[in-house]
Amino acid sequence: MSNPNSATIEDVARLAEVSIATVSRAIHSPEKVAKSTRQKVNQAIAITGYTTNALARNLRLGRSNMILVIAPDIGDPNFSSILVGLENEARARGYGILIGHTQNDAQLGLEYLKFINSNQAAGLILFTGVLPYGHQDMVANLPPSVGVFEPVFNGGIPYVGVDDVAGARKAVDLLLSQGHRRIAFIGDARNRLASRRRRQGYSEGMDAAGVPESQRIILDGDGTVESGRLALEQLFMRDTLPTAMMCVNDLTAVGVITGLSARGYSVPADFSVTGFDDVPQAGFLSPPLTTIRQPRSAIGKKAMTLLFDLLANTEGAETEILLVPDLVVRESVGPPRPQ
Amino acid sequence: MSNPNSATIEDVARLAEVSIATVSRAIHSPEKVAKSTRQKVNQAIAITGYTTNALARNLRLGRSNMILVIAPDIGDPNFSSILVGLENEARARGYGILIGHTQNDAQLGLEYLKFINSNQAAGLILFTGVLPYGHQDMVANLPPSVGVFEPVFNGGIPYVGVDDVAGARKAVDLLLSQGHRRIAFIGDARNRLASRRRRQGYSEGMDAAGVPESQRIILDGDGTVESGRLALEQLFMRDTLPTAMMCVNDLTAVGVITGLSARGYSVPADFSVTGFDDVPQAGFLSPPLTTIRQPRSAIGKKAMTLLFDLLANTEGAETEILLVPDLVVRESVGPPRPQ
DNA sequence: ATTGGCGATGTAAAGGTTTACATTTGGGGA
DNA sequence: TCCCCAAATGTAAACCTTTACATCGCCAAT
Repeated sequence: MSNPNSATIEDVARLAEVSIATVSRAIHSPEKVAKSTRQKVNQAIAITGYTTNALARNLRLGRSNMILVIAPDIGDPNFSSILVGLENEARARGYGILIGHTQNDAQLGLEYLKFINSNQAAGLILFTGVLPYGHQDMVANLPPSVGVFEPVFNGGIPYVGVDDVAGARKAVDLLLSQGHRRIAFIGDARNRLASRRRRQGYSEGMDAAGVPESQRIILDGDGTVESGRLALEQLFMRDTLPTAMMCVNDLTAVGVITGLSARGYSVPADFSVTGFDDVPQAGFLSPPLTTIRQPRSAIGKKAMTLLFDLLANTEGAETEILLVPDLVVRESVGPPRPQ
Repeated sequence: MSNPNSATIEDVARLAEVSIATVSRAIHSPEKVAKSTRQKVNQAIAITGYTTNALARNLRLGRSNMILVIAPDIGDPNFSSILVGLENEARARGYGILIGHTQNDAQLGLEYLKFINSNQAAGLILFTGVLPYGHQDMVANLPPSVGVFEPVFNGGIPYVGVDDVAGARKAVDLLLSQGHRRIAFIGDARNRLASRRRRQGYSEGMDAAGVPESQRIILDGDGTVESGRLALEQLFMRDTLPTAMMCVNDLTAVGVITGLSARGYSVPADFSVTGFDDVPQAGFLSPPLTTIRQPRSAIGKKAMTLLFDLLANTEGAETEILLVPDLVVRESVGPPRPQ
């Protein structure tokens, strides 16, 4: 027993000279017990230092006051900011957060799902786009769940993410407004959905500005710093260079900027660069990166709220909630160098 | 019930035509049941998809399979890397991690301690140097606990941290080896213990190198970027400038570097600067910061291991474990400019 | 003076385990 | 053949709650 001398409801009942049922009622539905008894009970609680045993309570009630959060990498700063939003919302409702770190390992994912099958979690927040395969029975009777960032591939689970199209549109519109026309988009083949949507925002912006297809350049990397550098090399093998690079994410932008400095170019004097995500180091790059900020804490909050909606009534769940991210203007964008 | 159609031990027993006691034994002490029955039971488990209800089990056993982790800021990247270490170690032992985010609010801290009093956590990891005041009874019967980073002020609780003296010594020795003699130390008045220890490392290094007291400069900030800038201003009001600034942490170093660039100086050509912590952006500063890396994941791992030692046998707990951090050489240190 | 009804309280079952203790079974030694 | 013992299994209590149902007392209405 973690708390060997902790009082039980029976101790309280004895001290207050009532039955345990009355004590339970005095705590959870005080309107059902007479004022005088309520006082006696409260006094007894104060004296004994009683706290109700959540294990017993949850067992009896057939539920749990925990939400399981499964993420591939809990060390990722993106993750931790979202965690804050999740946590606040859960605590406000008396729930605790249980975290699982899958390291992209399906076996570990399964291991964590056991917390669910053992009735230790009432709901599930998934940061990973795929539910662990293999134990279909486990997956079959999942509690209310919501995905974060990406829709869950094989779950038919509602999710909360960011409006990539709108975000990308803000970036491309900024570049266009500075006078850029020849803008390259560097995507991420590994993060298909987000990359496709951001590219769509790019295309819509270019369409709206009437930039002909011939002036558009679209490349694909894999979302890493290195792939940004590689994409830049590809660009420099072309006849005509773009005047701005719109990157699918900040890491790619770091690679591009590094590559440009290595070639002796200056950002934004020679080329403008934008990112997406607003990673912690974005403001410390030289130049500080103009990017799209993920509304991380808001996403967490929204996801948890949605989960509790689901917990309350299974029906009527929205299936996709997209939050519009903000543009963060720093110093990596300027007007194109006059030809 | 989160999992409405989940099988109970009784279902398994019925199917295997044994008593529930036998099922329980087949699972948790298989050597006590005949091979043939064991097989029948396993088969029944496979068919029903039974998983033991952890709530009921823990209730009966009077313990929990959760560790509560309380931190002032779970969004802090420092925190999340430690979390990884904690998590790995806990999962390996079949424990889950419950996180609490106090936001430096004692009331919230107390709220989380309730998870303990309600028997939902078997152990406690504290990232905060102070236990919530007020409910002495709660604090009185705390489960096995360990602090991380700082000793817990009012708990007499063992802790795992970093050897600040040794770390600071590595930084000052690097500066000395480059030829610096006039080295300023900028401390943090708000983080007393760490600051004092790092300063001690500084002093020991200077002593060992035979640098007279007269050439040492010691200032105090409050650990923020802004305070680094302020400290720099103070330095520039002096008659003689140092050739290197050793900062109590990376944020202070950022302030110092920013201030130096603003004054038109170059790092490390004009002045060398070191930090401490190795925050995520340290490698992206210009110049990339030479600093001392906190062994975050190792700290988490060690803390959790220590906690399980405590859980196993209350006696013989080490009271302070300090891990020696590594020097990360980047580009903010060079030889002093010849006079 | 009865009776009906209602508010307050008590009794006991149920939730799913684990395990001390009791019982059964089977085999080996006499 | 009988008895004893050990191994295997079963029975039931306990862990701590919550809550349906039963009971009790009391007041108001008849």
